[in-house]
Amino acid sequence: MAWNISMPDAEWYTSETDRRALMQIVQEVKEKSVVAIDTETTGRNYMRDIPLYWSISYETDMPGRFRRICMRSDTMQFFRESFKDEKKEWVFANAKYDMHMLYNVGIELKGTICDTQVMHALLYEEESHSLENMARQVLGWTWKDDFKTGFKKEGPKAFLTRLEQEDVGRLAEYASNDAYGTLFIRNKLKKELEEAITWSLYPELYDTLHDVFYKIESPFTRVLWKCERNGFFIDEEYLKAADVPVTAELQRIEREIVKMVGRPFNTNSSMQLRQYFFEEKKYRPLKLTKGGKTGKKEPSTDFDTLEFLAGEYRDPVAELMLKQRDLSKLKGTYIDGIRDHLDQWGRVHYKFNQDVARTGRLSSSEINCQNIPRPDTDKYRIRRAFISEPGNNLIVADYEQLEMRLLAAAALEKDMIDIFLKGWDIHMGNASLVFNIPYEDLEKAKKVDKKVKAGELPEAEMTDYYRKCLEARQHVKTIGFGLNYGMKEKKLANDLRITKEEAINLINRYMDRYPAVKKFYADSIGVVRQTGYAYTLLGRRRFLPEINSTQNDIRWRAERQASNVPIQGTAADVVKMAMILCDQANLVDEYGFHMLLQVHDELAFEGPEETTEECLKVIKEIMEDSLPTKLAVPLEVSIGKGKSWMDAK
DNA sequence: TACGGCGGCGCG
DNA sequence: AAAGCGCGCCGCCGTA
Repeated sequence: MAWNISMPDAEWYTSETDRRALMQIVQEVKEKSVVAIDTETTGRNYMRDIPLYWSISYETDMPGRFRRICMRSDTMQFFRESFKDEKKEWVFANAKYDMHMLYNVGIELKGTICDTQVMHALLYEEESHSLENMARQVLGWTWKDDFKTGFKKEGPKAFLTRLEQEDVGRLAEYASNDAYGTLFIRNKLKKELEEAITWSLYPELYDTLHDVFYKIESPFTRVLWKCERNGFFIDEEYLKAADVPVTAELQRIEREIVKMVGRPFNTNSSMQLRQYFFEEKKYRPLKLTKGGKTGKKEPSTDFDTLEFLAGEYRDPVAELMLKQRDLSKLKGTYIDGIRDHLDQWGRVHYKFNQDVARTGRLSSSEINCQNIPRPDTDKYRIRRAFISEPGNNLIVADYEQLEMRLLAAAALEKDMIDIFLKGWDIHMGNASLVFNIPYEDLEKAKKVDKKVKAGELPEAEMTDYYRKCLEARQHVKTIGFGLNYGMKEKKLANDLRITKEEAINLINRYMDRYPAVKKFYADSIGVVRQTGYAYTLLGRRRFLPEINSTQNDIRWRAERQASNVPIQGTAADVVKMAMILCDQANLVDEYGFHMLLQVHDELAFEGPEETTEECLKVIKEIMEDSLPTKLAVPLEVSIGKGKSWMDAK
C-alpha cells in the first residue's frame, strides 16, 4: 500500500483541521518554484467531475527533504494566490485532466505546466506512460494498489468518502503517493531530457529534448486544454433527423439479408459472414486477414472482397452487405457515437492525447474528432453537424500538401521546390516532370474532364491523350504518397491496377527524376542506422532499434518508419508550433476566436461573425509563418469560414 | 458484467 | 494481402 521506498509521512488536512499548520503550507507553497499536484475526483468525465481530495508534494527548504500532503478539496481556496503565480511550475501525471478538475471548481492555473507523461513520451515513446510504469522504469519504484477494486465496486465518490470516514490515514497515504512519485519522476526525467542531445534544424533553439519539452510540449499542453474545454457545437437536430432514414434503411437491409441467408444471421459478424460465403457458398476468398497474435489467417470479408463477390458471383448478399457496412459505420460511429457524447449545451468534448503517437502527432479520442468523414466524398454530410453557435462563424484552415512541401524542402529537391514556387498543382507538376508532359496539357485535361462530367462538353472531347494525362497525374500522386510510407511495387501495382513490371518502372522513373528525394529517404534510413534514432526538424526523435534486425520483415518495417518519421513528425511539429503561436496571438481577446481542434494539418476556430475576416487573415499568416526560419518551400494555408465544418472550407 | 483481441473502416 | 506510415472506434466473440 505504498511505494517500495522510505518516504516522508503522508499529511492530512481539511479546512477544519489544524489551521495554523495548513497556513504554514500555504505560505511554503507560495515560495516554491516547483509543486506537484494530483487530484482524487468524483469520476473520469473531465467536464463534469470535481476534485474530492487533492495532494501536493514539494521539496522543503531543507534540500532532500520533501513533503507529501493530502487535503480535502475545500482547502484549495487558501492556495489561490499560488495558483495565479506565473513563475511556478506545476507538475502532473496527465496534466490536462487535473487542470480540468481545478477549473471545474473555479481555479485557472497560471505558470508552467509540466506533464510527466508527455516528458516520458519524448524519451521512451514505446513504453507505457502510466504513472505506475514510469515509476517502475524511471525510479525503480513499485507500488501495490489495492484501491482499484474499491473504485470499481463502489465508484470513486462513494469509495473515497467512505474511506475518509473510516480510515483517513489510508486515504492520505494513497492519494499523496501519486503527487510524490510524480515529482520524483519529473526531477529524474528533467535530467534525462537535458542529457538527450538531439538533432534539429535549429540547434540554437532546440539542442536537447529538454528544449523540445519546455519550448514546445509544455505550452502545447495548455493549448490542448483550451481546445478540450471549448469542444465543438453540434447540430443535434441534424443528427437526429439523419438517424431516422438511416436506421430504417439499415433494418430493411439486414432483414433482407437474413431472409436471403435463410436462417438467424448477424450481419455485423464477420465470422458468420465468412462462414456463409466461403463454407456454404464455397466462394473463392480474395484475401486473408492479418491473423493478429495467433497468426491464424482467415478469409477476409472486407470491402474489396464484398465487391469482388458481388461482381464475380453476382451474389446479392455481398451486394447488400456493401450498403450495410456503409450504414452501420455511419450510425454506430458518427450518428450515435457523436450524440452519446454531447454535453448539456450541445457541445462535444473530445480528448487530445499528447503522448500517444510515436511520431509526435496528436491523437483524439472520446470522440475521435480526427476521423470524421471528409466533406468532399461523404454522402451523408456528417461534417454538416459540426457547427458554430448562433452569431458565430467557424474558421477552418488547412495546410496545402504539407508533407509533400516538407519533403521537397528537406530533400532540397530543386525541381520539386520549383513546382511549389511556381504555384503549380504539385501532382500535375510531378506528372509533367516525371512523364515529360507539358503542364498546360495536364491542366487542360482536368478542365475538359470536369466539363464532360458536368455535361457541358460532349464525351468525344475527352481524348485518349487527355485520359493519359489524368492517369499520369493519378499514378504520380499515388507514388508520391506511397513512397513516403515505403510502399513497394506489389501494392502500387494493385492500387493502380497495373502490372508489377509497370509499377517498378513507375517507381524508378519517379526516383530518377527526383534523385534528391531518393537520397533523402536513403539518408533517413542511414541516420537511424548510425544514431539509432529518426529525427524531425525541431529535434523530436524516435528510437528504431529494429533497423538492425536480422529478420527482413521487422527490419523493413523499421526502414519504412525511418523514412516516414522525418516527414510526418516534422509536419506535426509545424502544426504544433502554429497552434502555440495562435494561442500566444491571443485571438480570444483580440477577436473572440477560440481554437477548437486540430486534424493533423488542419485547424478549426469559432468566433463572432463581425471579427471573422480580420481573424482569418491573422490565422493564415501565423500558420504560414510558424517556423523559426523560412524553408526552401513556402508553407501555404487555405482558409475559409462558414456556419459548419462542411461549408467552412 | 468486464475486458482484450480481432476484423473492419474512418481520417491525415 | 501485398514489405504502406500514423491513429481510434464499433461490434462481435471468447474468456474471466
